[in-house]
Amino acid sequence: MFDRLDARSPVPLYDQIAARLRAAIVAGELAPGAALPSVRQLAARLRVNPATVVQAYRALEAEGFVELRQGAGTFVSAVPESRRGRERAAQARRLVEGLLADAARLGIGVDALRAALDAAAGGRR
Amino acid sequence: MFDRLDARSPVPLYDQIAARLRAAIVAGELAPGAALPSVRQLAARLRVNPATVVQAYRALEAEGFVELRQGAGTFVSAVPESRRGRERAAQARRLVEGLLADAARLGIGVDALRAALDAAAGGRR
DNA sequence: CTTAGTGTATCGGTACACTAATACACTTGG
DNA sequence: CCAAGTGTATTAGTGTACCGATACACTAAG
Repeated sequence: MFDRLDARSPVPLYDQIAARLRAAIVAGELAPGAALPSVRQLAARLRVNPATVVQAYRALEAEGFVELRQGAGTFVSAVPESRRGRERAAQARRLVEGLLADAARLGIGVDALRAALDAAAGGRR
Repeated sequence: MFDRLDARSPVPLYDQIAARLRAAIVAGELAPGAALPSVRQLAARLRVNPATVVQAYRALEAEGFVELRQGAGTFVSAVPESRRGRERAAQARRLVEGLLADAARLGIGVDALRAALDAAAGGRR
């Protein structure tokens, strides 16, 4: 899961790290209660500063995915599926609102966006 | 059309300027061939640096909406409706691709996005 | 030709995000 | 109790976007 990061990507390192972990948690690969690698361990493996890993962990904490316990480690949180669903819906709404704002500045309507989404979504669900 | 800019907005000044002009052009308020205010004129009116207006004009130029002629002025481009339609579709595609990338990092699927889009679009077309 | 007006080009200051470095405080197992 | 391992907190360095200032090059009207 932690092969390599792309240092030249415009996506920040901490964001890349968070994205991988989030995906793993959402997919159930990391069960609630499971311990994540320690900040230093993961930092060493990814050739990155520990503070960067911390930033990723903090982001996941703010989203309710993990819990950081000083002196102990970082662990996957147990989140009720209902709450998780609401969270996802809220995040999706935020994303879409941003999209609509950008589109409005470009003079692009909702219909065009829907068409583009259908086209881009293609095979995916 | 050029009453005031919001200096405290997270949206850059040049982007606010470009958005207004783009909207005016798309709406047909500025016909092809029409001259935009000169860089200095608009800058003075908006209490902004000329370079900031230039940045807005350049953005519009990159999108094919206007043409900058040194020594002469800046003019609205005549773009065939077919090409404009393709441009908008391309822009919509770029926006949606960005959205999908963001959503993927958050573990959000296309279906949730579509639902959010439908909800947010509500009254709009 | 001259000149006033246009866009062009480059540089500097500022603010902010990102990453790293380093010292600190807590927890746990022996 | 204490040592090793964990997260915490603060600070500094780096890059980049944004905006302004200023000097330059071109165009067109008189």
